Amino acid sequence: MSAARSADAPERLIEATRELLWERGYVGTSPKAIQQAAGAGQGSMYHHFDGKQDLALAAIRRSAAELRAAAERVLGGEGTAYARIEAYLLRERDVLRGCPVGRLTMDPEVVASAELRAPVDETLDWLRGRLTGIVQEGLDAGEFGGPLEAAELAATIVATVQGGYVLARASGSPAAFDTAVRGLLALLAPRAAR
Amino acid sequence: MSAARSADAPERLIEATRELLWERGYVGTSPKAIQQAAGAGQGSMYHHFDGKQDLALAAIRRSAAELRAAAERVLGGEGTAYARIEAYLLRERDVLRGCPVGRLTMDPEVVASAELRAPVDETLDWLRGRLTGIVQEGLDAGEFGGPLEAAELAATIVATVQGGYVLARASGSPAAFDTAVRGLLALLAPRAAR
DNA sequence: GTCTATACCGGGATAGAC
DNA sequence: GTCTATCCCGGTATAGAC
Repeated sequence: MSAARSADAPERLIEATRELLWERGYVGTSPKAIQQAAGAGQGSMYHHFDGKQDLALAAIRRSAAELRAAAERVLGGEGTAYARIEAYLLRERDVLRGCPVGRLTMDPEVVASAELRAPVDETLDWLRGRLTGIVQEGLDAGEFGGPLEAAELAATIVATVQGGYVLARASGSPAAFDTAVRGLLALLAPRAAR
Repeated sequence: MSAARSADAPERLIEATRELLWERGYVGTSPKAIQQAAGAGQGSMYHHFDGKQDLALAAIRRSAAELRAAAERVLGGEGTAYARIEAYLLRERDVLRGCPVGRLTMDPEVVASAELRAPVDETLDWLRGRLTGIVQEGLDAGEFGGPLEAAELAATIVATVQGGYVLARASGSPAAFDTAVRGLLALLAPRAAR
């Protein structure tokens, strides 16, 4: 049982929807496009899902879960708080494609729907919370110096990543993302290094 | 001659397009919606503009120019580098609407079109350059301490703002934007304050 | 479960009358 | 300059056959 090509129809439909939502957003993605990408017919899609929104919800939930897992893999690792944050910021990313979850916040119909927005909100909120704990560890250990608020720094870290995608896509090059991240790391760098 | 209600048709069409692009993006905005919002007919729109893309280009250029002017008003002010950056970060914003320019980077058709993407890229690039100069001033004056790169910090500042919009729209509240900005300001704060 | 037919509306644009 | 008519295709969904 391989996972991708020979998967069953619902599975292929969800994966195709994930790709299209990532690339084109919700308003830019049509049921027809999904069906073609999934190699599934009209009838199949509407048999397994209630419609575009229902399918999108399944796809968004899966992307959200995947983002959390990927972040946790890095944030739950070994090392100082700084080291784990650095690992998170420098991890491999498909920068020019943007964040599959964060990009949905710019979609008018996602934001207008409480159901569709919920997993997006919860994911970014979880990430901030997770980072807050790590930053607090670092603060307690005197890694970052200063009178600083863990929750604020966590928000700044998430915002820099999300904004880094914006800069990269505007310029058509991942370099802008990296530059923004390096700036943040320099600001966070243990006092000793400055 | 008032500027808004009684303006001529091209003017009303551009303004309506600016609003819709801001709110719904390019793929989410139809000629029909523009015409209705502008109170202009089909014929009028296609007489004055070559089509949706041509009109969008005019709208994007105007929004880009407006963003630059608004930023320059704050960045070109008086005070230390830190003070001007703080003023920029804390200036009044329609946070939940997002950035009228930056949001376009998440639109597949804007990014796919060299013409539409150019003004977006140029604007964000100008902003980074403008901030780089100011950060460099601050660095020269010893305001920020440390071995830091002006261009990197400038990118981080712009990214934090753009990402702050993402966090705010995800949570449905401007608070997340403010939190991220406060975190950045704390990191930038003159050494003395820490 | 999946297919095809059908429906209705909207997207995006052109043509020619006024 | 603006209006209305017209065009063709795609979006989103339902119905019923297989």
